[in-house]
Amino acid sequence: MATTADGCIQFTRHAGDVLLNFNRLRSRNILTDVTIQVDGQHFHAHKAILVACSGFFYTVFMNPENANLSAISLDPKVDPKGFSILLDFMYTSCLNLKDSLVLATMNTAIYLQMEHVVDTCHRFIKSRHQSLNVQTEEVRINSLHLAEENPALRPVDEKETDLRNVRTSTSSFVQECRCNIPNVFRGINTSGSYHVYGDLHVPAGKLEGSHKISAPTRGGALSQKRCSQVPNTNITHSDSTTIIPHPLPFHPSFPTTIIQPAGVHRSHHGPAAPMEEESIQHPQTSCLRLSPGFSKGVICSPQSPLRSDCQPNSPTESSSSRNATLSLKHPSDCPKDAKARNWKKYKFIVMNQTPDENEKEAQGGNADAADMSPTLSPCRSGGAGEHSEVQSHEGASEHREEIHRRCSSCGCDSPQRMEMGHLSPDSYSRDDTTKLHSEYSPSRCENNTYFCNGCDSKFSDEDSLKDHMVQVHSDKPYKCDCCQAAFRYKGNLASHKTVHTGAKPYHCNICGAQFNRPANLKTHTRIHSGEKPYKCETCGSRFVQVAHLRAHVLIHTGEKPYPCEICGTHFRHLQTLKSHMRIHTGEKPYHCEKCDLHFRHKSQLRLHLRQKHGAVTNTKAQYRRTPSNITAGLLNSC
DNA sequence: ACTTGCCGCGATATCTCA
DNA sequence: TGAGATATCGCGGCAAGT
Repeated sequence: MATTADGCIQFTRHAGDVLLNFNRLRSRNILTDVTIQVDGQHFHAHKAILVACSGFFYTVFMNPENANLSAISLDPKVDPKGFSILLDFMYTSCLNLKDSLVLATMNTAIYLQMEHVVDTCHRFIKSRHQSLNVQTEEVRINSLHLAEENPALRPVDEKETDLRNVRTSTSSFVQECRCNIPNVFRGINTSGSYHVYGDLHVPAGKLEGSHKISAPTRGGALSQKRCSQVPNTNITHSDSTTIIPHPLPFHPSFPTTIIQPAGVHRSHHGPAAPMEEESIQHPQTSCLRLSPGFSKGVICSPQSPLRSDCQPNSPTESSSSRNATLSLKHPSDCPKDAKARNWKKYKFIVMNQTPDENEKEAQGGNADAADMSPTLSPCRSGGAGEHSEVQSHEGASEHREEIHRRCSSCGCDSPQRMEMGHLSPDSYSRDDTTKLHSEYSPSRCENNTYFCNGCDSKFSDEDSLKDHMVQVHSDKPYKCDCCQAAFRYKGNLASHKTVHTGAKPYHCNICGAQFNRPANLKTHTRIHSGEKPYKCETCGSRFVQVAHLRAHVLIHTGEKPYPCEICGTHFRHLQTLKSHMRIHTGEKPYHCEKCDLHFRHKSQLRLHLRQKHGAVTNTKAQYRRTPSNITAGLLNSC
């Protein structure tokens, strides 16, 4: 924390933690409100983040007519890997540049109007000692390609025709783009240029479908449209001018620079973006507020070292993009390593869920839950979210089909019975056909003949049918041979048998520990193998059991779900609450027999015994469950 | 197979008092 | 102010439910 000159207390980590939380929300697909489709891959994201980081998305989503937009399909030539990297960057401030993907990343950054990233990519290339000329040429070609297929919203044909009229010629547009490419590289270093912020609203009527936007495959339209929509500007559409249009739609953070033949740089401005209305101004920019005649535009001083800060929200540019560190690590490493180093000291609030959990929720025992609640289905693609909500619904659809198929196989194809007798598709347990029939549509009677819906067996009377149902289609099909106790699950029966017998047939080969279930033995063996499959993505801690991870995550979330109803104190662990309650009840269940002292907490007794009686701590395996056992055990060791 | 609940343990933070 | 007492935390482990 730091205190500013005006006395405000500034939480220096707040911004980063907020972003971190957004990333957690994204990874868990919580409150994401748009799906971006890139070459068949789906990415969930928050519009607010996209708008804050990308001129392209700003243009799209700031249009009020696109307020309900829920899906966007980008140009298929946009590299999904590059987009994934940029999306990660938006949420992490870390740009995971790789040699093999730097061009794709840069081109996508150009497409998305993330100029600071373009600049960083450029510096990355230079830092990698590659031939700048070769790279530039290659990028120029690629950029031209993308520029030609401008990431604008696809205009309807007639509009496109109009736009063609605005545009002078294809060749001039190419020329403009060529002029623009090096300017992109110059980025914030464009000497003598003025950076003007404008806004462009793309009519919703140009969208394909009611909730989907496809970027055009043919280029220039948006750039042209931008020009056509900014009539009160200094742009002149002629081949002779050296207009350097951004090949992409307007964004308040991306300048349009007009380099006049004489080398005098003039500013060009469009309508002001809503976020730059009168009362809003970046506190750190050396910007000039234009007179009304400049349409509320804001011009930054070309010499301002904080020029990049004029961009509304550029994560890496919090301290200017020029100073942004090129991170070659995985994005997940970047902020977390630093956090992990001192996470015990600084308990920031972070929502958490590990990929392991995600996978397990998607595949394992939580599969039902995942199926039942598609909206809770996490993003499972390494943070990028390949699986869309649509896919989740498709899964539900598959379930429905499965149910109908099963019903057809057993003869219960009546719509009425489907309504009356079956689980809803979302609550259907896929692996329990018996339950499907026995619990929800057990039988029917037709013409004094009783049918079992489970197997279509016929019975002459109802009692026979009932007996059949109990014997064959009971919802607790697993019965104990000894006591006839019935269980729904096989595991329950196994547990039941070991509790009547006390048998623990599963032995640990290393320590000899015994278990009544193989699953428990399996978990136990992780102790020896060191396997800790559950990782906290916030601090990197790993755990043997997911329950431990869940409990651990509470540290980061700050959650304390166990309140004391007497004093209102909240606790993170139930056990702590129980221990705390003894304060109110006066209970001191832990007794030192040697000195007749009572203690409220076991740790107190242990400490007492160690200090006063020289006790050696016993293993909990020896003294489990009852405080008296603990006391006796400790005393015995004295 | 996965999840939940519970408990044990050591460490540490906080309080109390001489 | 420091030592002891007390309260809380965080992790590990197992049994049993689903």
